[in-house]
Amino acid sequence: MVAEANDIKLNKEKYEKAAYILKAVAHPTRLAIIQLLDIQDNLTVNEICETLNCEQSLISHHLINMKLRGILKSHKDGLNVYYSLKEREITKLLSCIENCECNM
Amino acid sequence: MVAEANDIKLNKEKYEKAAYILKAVAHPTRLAIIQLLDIQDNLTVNEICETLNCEQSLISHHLINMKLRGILKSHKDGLNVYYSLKEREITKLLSCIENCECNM
DNA sequence: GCACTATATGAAAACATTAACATATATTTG
DNA sequence: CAAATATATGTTAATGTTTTCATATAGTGC
Repeated sequence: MVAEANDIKLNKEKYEKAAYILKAVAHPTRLAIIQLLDIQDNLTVNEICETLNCEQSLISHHLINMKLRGILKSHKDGLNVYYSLKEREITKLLSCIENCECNM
Repeated sequence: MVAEANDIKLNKEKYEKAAYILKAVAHPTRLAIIQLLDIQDNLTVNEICETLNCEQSLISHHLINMKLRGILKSHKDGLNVYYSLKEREITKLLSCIENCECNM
């Protein structure tokens, strides 16, 4: 076994963190939210709900989840809360998957 | 709303497929398997178990799962089954996540 | 064919995520 | 301050994933 392969198990924490972020992205609705915010930054919860045709509290849960994981950020203005991508890098995951010839 | 944003909901199937692949990757052990096979192609189930210090049947479930989703391929030689990456592209997901400043 | 090894399979238990619903909170406006 | 609106929160039910364990299958060498 090469030296590098031995190190794999030592990176346990690294894989746990990466899986934690990937899990936040690995959901159709959350992927749609990410793509939507990539096209049009700074949308309110309602705008996202309407565009994705999805219930408010469900979208809210998804948004808060992604914010917690550092993928999104938000700011409040009056009644509205505007969400946007905190990590634009994250959109590359989608293109990466699209370039992939696995069972898509 | 810009035209593109309207298309988002039409891509439902695209997001479902992408999420399906991302889910297969979003697990610490499966990430470790992918990285291991990136470093050292064509490993037996046992070699993977030993390197990752993980039970045989659990690794087998993970491998079969990833094979099913087109991420891995395998060939049998005698008693051994050798697994390798079918989609090297998939390793880019990890580097993508690593470049990301989200809560890793 | 028997013992051995490597891998796969199946089912159940343990655990985690998602969706749905009801309701709370905060802000604005009249 | 009451009504209306936007968003968040909490709880539960439904669903899905992961782990474990027991066992099956398939190949090798005697």
